[in-house]
Amino acid sequence: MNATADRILDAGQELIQTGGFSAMSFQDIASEVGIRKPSIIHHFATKAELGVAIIRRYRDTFAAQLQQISEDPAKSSWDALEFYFSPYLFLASTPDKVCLCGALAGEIPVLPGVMRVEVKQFIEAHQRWLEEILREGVERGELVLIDSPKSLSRVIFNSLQGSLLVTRSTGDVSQLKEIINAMRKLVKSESSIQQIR
Amino acid sequence: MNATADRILDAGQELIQTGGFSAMSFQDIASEVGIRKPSIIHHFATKAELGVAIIRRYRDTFAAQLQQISEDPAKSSWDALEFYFSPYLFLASTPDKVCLCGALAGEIPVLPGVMRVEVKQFIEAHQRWLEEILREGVERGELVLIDSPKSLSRVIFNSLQGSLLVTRSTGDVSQLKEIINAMRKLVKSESSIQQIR
DNA sequence: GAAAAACTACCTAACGTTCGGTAGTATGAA
DNA sequence: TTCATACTACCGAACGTTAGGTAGTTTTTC
Repeated sequence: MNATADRILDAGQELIQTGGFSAMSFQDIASEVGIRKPSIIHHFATKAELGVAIIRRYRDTFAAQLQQISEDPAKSSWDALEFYFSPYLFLASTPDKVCLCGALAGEIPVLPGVMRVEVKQFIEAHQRWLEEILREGVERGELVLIDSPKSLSRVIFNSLQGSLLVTRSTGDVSQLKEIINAMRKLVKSESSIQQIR
Repeated sequence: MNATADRILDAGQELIQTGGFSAMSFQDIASEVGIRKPSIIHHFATKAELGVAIIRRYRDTFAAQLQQISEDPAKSSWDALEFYFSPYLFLASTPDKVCLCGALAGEIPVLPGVMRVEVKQFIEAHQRWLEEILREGVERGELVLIDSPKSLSRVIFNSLQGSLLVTRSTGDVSQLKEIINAMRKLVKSESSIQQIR
């Protein structure tokens, strides 16, 4: 049994992932949770504060998982990348949800400043993690990159985010799957391997 | 001197590109254009109708330019791709604008149905055009693709859209430039060329 | 003078937020 | 052990504001 605050965060997050922050209302959340609108204010004083709490929880959950797989010596760089792809594939399997921060990125200029900072940190953390995975993969000889780790980490992250949005807009899940396949080729290019051997 | 209807479309488009459709209001547009709110209704009966008109104009303008360069025999496939990149680079040079349909894609489930259709058609038209350019480029021997034209057209479009959003969120314009460089490599891979020769 | 375009005035609904207050529970001193 | 205090959780009602949209009238244009 979740506490009310958690259920407010759950409902709010889902609403942002489907319709964005502007379209998320306290009334929608209250109806979903089964409480009255002002009761939300008891837990989160303002809409901006609620927004920050939602992003921060999302970011922390993700960060914990990423750190876990980074520190597992049994997992290869390839495993880590595949692990990173999985939540995107899950989101694409839902009819109307995208990444929380992908949705928020579409309305950055109208977000409260405190929320903009959180979104930026989410993006930078993911790109840093990807860059580190790629760098280690090259050092260990597990990956052969078509570009620099920094460049490729950005290509991967931005492509995945864009694909989620396009996939939902077109209803064509294969879009994301094709992107992921393309990303696999970029970190383990067959032609590059042939050149090296 | 533009007609009022055009200036309404201009203001509306800019507001969507910065803050999304939910955050765009008739009042904002009226203030920008310098007329009263109900005067907008005289030109566009509903917000949904205005939204459709904005997307359709955006799409038509784009489509005309793409068709023009497609039919110009002096332009190579490479030229066409570089031409396609240019508006993205322009958008990234502005502090707070992204592609109209990239912004709308973030709030697809809360958009009026008629607008969802327009966004979908925009995406599919662009991907079709890119796919055709890539296909022709291969046939003419101008391009050497790392993947199928269909797959690559999607990678390019989705990556560009995602990069615009991320670039604006982080304030780091180099993100888009790096993506475009990476895309150039995917359609003219040096290693692939060496293999063929 | 007719048609198009813009106006003022107003509507209902919804927004985030504030207020005053009610239960129920936990704490602490006499 | 009892009684006052304080706290958490929630509520109904209302705040001021803004939303999209309507009705009727005046201004502008051809």
